[in-house]
Amino acid sequence: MIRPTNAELAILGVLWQRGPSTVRDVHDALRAARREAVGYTTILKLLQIMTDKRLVKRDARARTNVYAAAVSEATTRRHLLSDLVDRAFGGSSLALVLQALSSTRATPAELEQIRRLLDERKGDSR
Amino acid sequence: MIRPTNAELAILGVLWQRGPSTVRDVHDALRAARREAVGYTTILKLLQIMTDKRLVKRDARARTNVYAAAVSEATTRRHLLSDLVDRAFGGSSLALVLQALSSTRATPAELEQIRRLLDERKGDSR
DNA sequence: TGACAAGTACGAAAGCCTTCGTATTTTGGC
DNA sequence: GCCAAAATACGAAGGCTTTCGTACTTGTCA
Repeated sequence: MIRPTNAELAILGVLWQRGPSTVRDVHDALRAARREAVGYTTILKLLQIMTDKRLVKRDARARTNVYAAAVSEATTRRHLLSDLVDRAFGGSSLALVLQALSSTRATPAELEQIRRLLDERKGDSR
Repeated sequence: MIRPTNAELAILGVLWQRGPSTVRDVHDALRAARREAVGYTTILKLLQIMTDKRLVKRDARARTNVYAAAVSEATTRRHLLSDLVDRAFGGSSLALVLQALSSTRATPAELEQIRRLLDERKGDSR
């Protein structure tokens, strides 16, 4: 099961965006993006834990290790979404979609984008 | 911020479905619905904690207290959803909706339901 | 009225997440 | 070859969630 915690998601976010990165890369990226930064060794520790959990892969050939996401963004999002569906929407994806749609701020262009996706899926029960 | 934990959500689920309930009611309902049950005092403790957090309201007039959800299902779902949007979808509700739509198993009738909702919101940027 | 059943209160333990400090290792340059 | 700088390893603390045992309270009814 792929269900990264909050801090793990933040790190994965960096890896998805930057590609394979060192601890320092991740640390710097997060410091740039956040109000208050977290210690260098915190990032290191998290990456070690994430390596154990197989959320990232570590390339230790060089002295300075390079970490890469081992799970894709899309897959992770899918898992988190399905987890939420189970926990809070009685297992109904439809309920989640409807709720999301009705409380989201969408521009006409975005609504159109959704409509196109619906069209593609017309009559397809995948 | 309304962000019930897992166990809390399970209890809220019972309260939303049954209405105001005693500890025993909740305990029985969960035992019926679950593979393996949790102790009576666990439910009691959780309800006490949830009372502190203002997730439920306690009516202590009778000897046997009656608990009622203090947050609505829709509101809770909205909060959880927006939390997930922030944590995993870069703040984009649209991304979440698209992801949910593309990985959900929807029947044509359900797709139609979504389409109707879209029609209602046409040109409305709420 | 007194004992028992049912309810409530509360402390504590186990497990996870996040954080960091400290110790150890490595390496590049002088 | 040696040292300082940078990196890694590791333990541990604090906080939160979930669980439960035990102690205390209260009402009922024989």
